Amino acid sequence: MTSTLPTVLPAYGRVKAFIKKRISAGTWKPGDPVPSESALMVQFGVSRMTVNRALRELMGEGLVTRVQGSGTFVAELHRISSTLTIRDIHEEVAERGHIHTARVLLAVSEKASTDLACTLGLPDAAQVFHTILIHLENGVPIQYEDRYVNPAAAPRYLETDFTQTTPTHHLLEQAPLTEASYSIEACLPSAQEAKHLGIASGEACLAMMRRTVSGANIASVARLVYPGSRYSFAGKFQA
Amino acid sequence: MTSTLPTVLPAYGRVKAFIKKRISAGTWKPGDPVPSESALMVQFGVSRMTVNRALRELMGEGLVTRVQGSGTFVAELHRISSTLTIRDIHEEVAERGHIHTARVLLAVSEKASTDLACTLGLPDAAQVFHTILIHLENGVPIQYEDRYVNPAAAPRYLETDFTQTTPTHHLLEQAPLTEASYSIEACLPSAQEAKHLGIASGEACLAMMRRTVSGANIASVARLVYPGSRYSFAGKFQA
DNA sequence: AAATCGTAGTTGTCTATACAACTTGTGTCA
DNA sequence: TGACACAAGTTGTATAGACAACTACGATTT
Repeated sequence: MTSTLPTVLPAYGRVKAFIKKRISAGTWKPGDPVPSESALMVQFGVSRMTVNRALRELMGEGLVTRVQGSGTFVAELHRISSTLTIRDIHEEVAERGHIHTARVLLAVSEKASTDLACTLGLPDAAQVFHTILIHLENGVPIQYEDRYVNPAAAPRYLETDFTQTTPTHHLLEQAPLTEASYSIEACLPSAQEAKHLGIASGEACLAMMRRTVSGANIASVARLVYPGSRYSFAGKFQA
Repeated sequence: MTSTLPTVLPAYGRVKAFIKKRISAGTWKPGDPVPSESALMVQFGVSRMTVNRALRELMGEGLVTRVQGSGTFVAELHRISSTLTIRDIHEEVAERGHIHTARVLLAVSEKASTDLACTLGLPDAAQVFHTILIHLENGVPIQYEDRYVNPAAAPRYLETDFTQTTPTHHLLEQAPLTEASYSIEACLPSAQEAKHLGIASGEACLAMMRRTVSGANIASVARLVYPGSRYSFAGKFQA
């Protein structure tokens, strides 16, 4: 394996690099116009399609904004965006070289409350699957997973052996994901959560609420609780 | 203002829509091959460049992977990625139609501890700027901001009136952002934090550690504490 | 002064073609 | 059997040209 970074950038990459450099150096400030496609075309001796690709990609990266008929401008960089990746916890633990195991506290079909039925887009008092699991990393509890699943999205959900396959994994296989939303907040654990996570009831926790959609169905709603002392979300942004 | 969504998608958009539909419907599963550029070219009666753009953009969106010489394949969707946007708190509050104000608890130049100097990439015991602010939304405290700034990145930092301009805003103007990293965790507030946020010392908080880089300098390190009861991070992912 | 029109400049899209770089399978040769 | 060469198929990049859609601005008209 000798492959490394390309020693010469392709033409569109050179145009991108030129512009990026001036933006990150502050030579061109937010709101400033970027040279037009035809100007860059002449400057770099490339075709307009090549310049166009460079600028289109920079727009995709959020570094410039383009207005048809007007021009290209350095974007207002007043927001730092970065990708937060939510992964299957089994994979995540495995990647750290640790052992992931799970303990099943509950796996039943039950009648949904009005609230829950509404959240899952089901008629009142419909049957839903309900599982509660504890995920452990090297034997230490790191996540309390309380999940409701729409039977229409994964009819065989309860047949799964959750000590072998995570609910996330099963759902991704059964119901192709089309949409997901989440929110992260801080909270104190309930008595049961504290007990099973092996933490004091006064210890702060991260709670993630996650809702996944598959096609026309709302597939699943989950509440994931992490001990604050053992978990954090991290991310990075690069211009 | 009558403009709405375009009634007819451009050609590359039609190709994208065709493929997206099959992926989200599960007709094509992760790992399956997507028709080749030449096949799609014939199917849609468009040029190869148009098909190429469609596939390239789908790759950028993480829906397919492409291997030169081999083909295009439906991506393994086993991770849910979404963009977490970190914004200037003033803007964020203003967008909700609320009033943002700030209270300055500290704004000084001081000698950095060994740890801090190291984090900021400065020699031991160098002078650094240190500010502590409380941000309020409609008069209610929502963020405790404890920030250290590298004087090399923003020499006039302390001259700012922080009741008018947020540190984030000043820094983005002075030091073009090239990189940022953060981590989010849950914790209990310190006595001072609890006091100024007006919460009980046992209430869980979200803490974000943020480190920003500008050019060659590490510009700033901040710890932002939010009351768990008044704040959450939310995001969304869409195929 | 206000409204209208036209034009130059800009971005958005699309085509037909070309060559380079890479992968995969097949067939040949040693 | 194994190593090698080759060819077909695929994606990556780039070009030159074309027309459409839109903006901004100045000139003209009302």
